This record gives sequence, C-alpha cells and structure tokens, in this order.
Amino acid sequence: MNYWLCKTEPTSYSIDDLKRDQRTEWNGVRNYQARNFIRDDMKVGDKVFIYHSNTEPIGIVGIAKVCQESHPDISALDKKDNHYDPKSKKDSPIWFNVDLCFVKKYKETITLKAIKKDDRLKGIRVAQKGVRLSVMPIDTEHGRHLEIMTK
DNA sequence: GCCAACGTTGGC
DNA sequence: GCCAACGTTGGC
Repeated sequence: MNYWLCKTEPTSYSIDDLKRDQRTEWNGVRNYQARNFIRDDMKVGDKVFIYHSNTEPIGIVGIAKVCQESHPDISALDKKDNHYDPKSKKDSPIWFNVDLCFVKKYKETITLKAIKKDDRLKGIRVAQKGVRLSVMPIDTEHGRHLEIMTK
C-alpha cells in the first residue's frame, strides 16, 4: 500500500463534494509526471490525502482510497470539456485517471503551515517551493504520521 | 490580485 | 535540440 497526495481547488472539487459523491473519477490531470503516477503506480487500496490549494486554509483536508486503477480520461476527448486535449485520441489516449473513494474528512485541516513546521514531515514534497505537481507520492513514514495527526 | 516558479510550445 | 515566449499554478 502506498500513500499519495492529490491537490484540488475546493471551488472546482472539494472534500465535501467527494463525501457527497462517495466515489469520483479523478480526471482532468494534464501534467505528464502526474499522469505517469496515475497510469503506472496508483493501485487499488492506496491511500490518498486530499489537499485543498488556492484557498483558506490551505492544506490536507481528508483521506480517500484508490478504488479503480487507471483508465483513459475521456474528458480529454470532449471538445466541450475544459480539459479537452486535441492531441489525445480515443485509440491512443494520452491522459488517464483513477477513481477515488471517500474515506474520511478531517475535523480540522492539516494546514500547509503546520506541515512545514513539523519535523516528522521534513522533506515532504508538497511543502517544497515551486512544486506544481497535482499528484505526488508521499513517503510511507510521512503518510503514517499524517494519518494519525487528526483522528 | 500579484508574481515567482514552473511546464509546454514552437521557431529556428 | 536549444531556448525565448507564453500560459498556468498556487502561495502569499
């Protein structure tokens, strides 16, 4: 079992939306490095920390699980979709997504500030300057710590 | 709303 | 294959 972190802007899709839906296709990722993680490495049962960016407070707001491994992202084929990519074709898709299932919402956000201050989370990528990856792996010991930080 | 840092594009 | 220009991300 591996840990991951997925960023989202709560104005477009929040932890509350996921709680309501219980399950969602995590689509719209248009970055090759993130795509590779999604396509090649995310497995059913992996735990995913949901991170709210561009909001107040910024930080990790809950946990989800991978409940379906990668499949082509059909939103890339839809001309009317915001994430439409003319380079992606039905028989040779470029973009992929996994399905995520809701696990829990933290009572309190683990803020980016708190993450940066916590010695046990030293080196965590999401706290590094200029990291724009929207999907990234989390070290096991960091993941374990994040899991027990809020009950 | 600003803007630094980054990824992508496209001309050469 | 370089790299300037551009668009986007995302913290502040």
